[in-house]
Amino acid sequence: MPELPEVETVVRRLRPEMVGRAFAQVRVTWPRTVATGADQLCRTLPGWRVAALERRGKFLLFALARATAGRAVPGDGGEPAGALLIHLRMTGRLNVEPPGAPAGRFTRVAFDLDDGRALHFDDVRKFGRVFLVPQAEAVTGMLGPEPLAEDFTLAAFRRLLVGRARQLKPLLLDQTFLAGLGNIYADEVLYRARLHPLRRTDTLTPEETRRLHRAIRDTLRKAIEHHGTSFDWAYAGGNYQELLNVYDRAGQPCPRCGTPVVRTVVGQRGTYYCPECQARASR
DNA sequence: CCACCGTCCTGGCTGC
DNA sequence: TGCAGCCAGGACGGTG
Repeated sequence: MPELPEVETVVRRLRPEMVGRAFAQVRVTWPRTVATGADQLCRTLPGWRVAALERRGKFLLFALARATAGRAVPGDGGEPAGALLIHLRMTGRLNVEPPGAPAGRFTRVAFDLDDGRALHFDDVRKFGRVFLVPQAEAVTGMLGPEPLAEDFTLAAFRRLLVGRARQLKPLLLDQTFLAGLGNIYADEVLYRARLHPLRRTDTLTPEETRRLHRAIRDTLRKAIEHHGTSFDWAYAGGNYQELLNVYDRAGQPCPRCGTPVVRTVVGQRGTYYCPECQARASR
C-alpha cells in the first residue's frame, strides 16, 4: 500500500506531466471518493492550472492557479479552489492517460487535461479520497512533521516525545504525530531500530530514541531510493518483499539473527517483528 | 491522554 | 470446480 516513499515516487513521476497543465472536464464515477463533494469538484476545478505538485505525508498536493490570469492567488478573494489533494489509501493509483483513453473498471475520477490527456484516479477498494479546498492546510493541518524534512532533527523528535506514553507501533502510525509512515514501514522502522512494537515511549532510553529517529529517516530514504522499481513490482504482485526485512515474513528467518519472524496484532494491525532482535525490554 | 472497536470496500485467499 | 466466508488495512468517529 502506498506510504510516504510510494507517494513520493508517484509525485516525482507525475510532476513533469502535470505542472503547468490546466484541468478541463472532471468525471466522477464514485462520488464518495470526492470527500469535499463531487458536484463542487466538477463545477469548480475546470479552468485551474497546476502551479506545483508536492507531497505532504501521504497526500499528493496539487497547488492551483488560475489558468488565464497568471497573477491570481489561489484561495484569494474568496476563490473557491486553491488546492487539490489526493490520498491513495490502500489501493489508489494515478496515471496520465493518452487522449481518448476510456475509463478503466476501477477509475473513480477522471480529470481531463487541456492537452487532451487525462489523469485517472483508479481505486479498487474505494478508500482513496480527493479533496478540493481553498487552502491545503484545511486537509493537511492535522499532520505531524515531515520525517525527511531538514528540521526533523533528533532534538525535534525528542521534543515530540515529551510527556507522551504510547506504544511505539500505534504512535508511528499516528499521522498527527508524524506524517507518512504506514503499516509496512512502521514495522521496518522498528526492526531497524531494534525496538519492540509494544515498547512505550516513556521507557525509551536516550540511545533508543536516537536509534528510532535514525531508523525512521534511513528506512524512508532507502525506500525512496529503491522505489523506481519496487513500487511497480508491488502493484504487479512481484517480489517487492525482497526489500523488506520483517513485513509479511512470518516464520521466515530474521536477516540479522535467523530467529523466525513473529506476527502479532497491535492496534488492529498485522505486526511483524523479530522476537530476538526486538526484545520487549530494553537492553 | 490513551486504547480499542466499528465502519468503509472488494479482490484474493482459505476451506469445504 | 465452485462458492461462501473471511481477511487486510488508513483514517476517522465513537466509546471506555
